[in-house]
Amino acid sequence: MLNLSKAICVMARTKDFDENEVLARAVDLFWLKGYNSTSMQDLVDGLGISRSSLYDTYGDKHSLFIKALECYQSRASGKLCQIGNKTLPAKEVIKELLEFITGELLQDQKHKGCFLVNAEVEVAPHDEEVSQMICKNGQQIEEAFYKVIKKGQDNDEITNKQDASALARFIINTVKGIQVTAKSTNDKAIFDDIIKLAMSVLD
Amino acid sequence: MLNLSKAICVMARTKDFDENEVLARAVDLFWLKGYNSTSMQDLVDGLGISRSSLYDTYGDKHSLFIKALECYQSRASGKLCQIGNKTLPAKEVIKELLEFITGELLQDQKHKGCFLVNAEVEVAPHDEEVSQMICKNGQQIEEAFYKVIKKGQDNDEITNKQDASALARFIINTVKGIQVTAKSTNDKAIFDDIIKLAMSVLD
DNA sequence: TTTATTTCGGAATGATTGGTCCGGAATGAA
DNA sequence: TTCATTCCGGACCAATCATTCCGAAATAAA
Repeated sequence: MLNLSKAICVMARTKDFDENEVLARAVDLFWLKGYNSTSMQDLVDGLGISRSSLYDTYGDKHSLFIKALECYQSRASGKLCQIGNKTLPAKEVIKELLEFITGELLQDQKHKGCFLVNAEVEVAPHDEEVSQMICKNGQQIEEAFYKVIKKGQDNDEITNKQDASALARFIINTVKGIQVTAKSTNDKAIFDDIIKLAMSVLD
Repeated sequence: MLNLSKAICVMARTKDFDENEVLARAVDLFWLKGYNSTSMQDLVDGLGISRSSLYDTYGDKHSLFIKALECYQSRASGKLCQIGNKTLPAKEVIKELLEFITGELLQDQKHKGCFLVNAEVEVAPHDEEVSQMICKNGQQIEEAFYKVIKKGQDNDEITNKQDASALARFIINTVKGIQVTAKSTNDKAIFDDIIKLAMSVLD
């Protein structure tokens, strides 16, 4: 209704803020503290817009969380695709991905981990919408890893003794583990050990 | 102060409930909904004791959470030791552990995952006490896996090409990944793939 | 400039939060 | 039975929660 009149009729006052810029800030807040312990007051303070602008623009807390998760997701998969599309041997691509991810995790003093993993643990089991987002995202990531691995197998860069989709699932699982472990440690040696051994499965 | 007088002087009315039994129920509640979205009211309702009994016996919410986490931890490590102490080839022990853990995860319709992992993700980054519990527990588990693996290496059941502590870290990381993945799926095939490949690192 | 419309700051909402308190019931020791 | 002590149901508290609402300011089209 409102959107209809908005589209047909005149535009009045314009927003004082950039919608995406503020959403990016919401990502950071939810990412840092999670869904339940980020209050609307935290958001009002952190986003720099008023309560009513917040509700007018993004709907209620839950719908803002969904938007933030979507924003993070597309940002993250963008970065991963960037590495995935490099013209490198498949094994190098996987290794670079793992090292990129752990590098980012270790760099973060706040131990935010991965927003998607955090959401998967904290909210997915009680929230059908989030759960489905996570699942869909998981399938996309599995597909992306599968392609890289399959190509590697065709070029004999990666072992053909194992199923490509099993290898994809295994690598993704390793990443998830790393993202949890990073929540309470920043000992690089641990991650180096894990990556080295996970990579050995591809041989 | 209170404990002192309690020890020296007479005992009066006894508690109407079993302290450990109620604590076990608290574990289930926190395990299911996490710290932040389990309210004291939820606990009062779920534990079946009154608000004042709750505070008298376990202190405030945070201290009850710590006690619940400790309870879960000792229960879990008990079960793991039970398997770890079996007189089986080391590789079989690891495999049985992985299968036991995934079996329990898959059996749980509520997708509670692992309480320790949930806490590591949800609370550890903002809670020094929980963070240290998680770290200490992680070291103990690493030590336990290390021993099993080391023994396996000495018997040539497990590859000597890799460092035993690296292998321990790797296996634990795989378990953590599985515990996250189980939060939003119960497709056994995924876990079978992961376990098979993780086990292959020990060859 | 007028007018219709939107934005937005901040007050106000009722519900829920974690935590305290009181008074009667229960209970072990004397 | 008395008495000192503890237990516990439930009322109560201030603070915080997510959300709504109102009126003034802003703005694009007429």
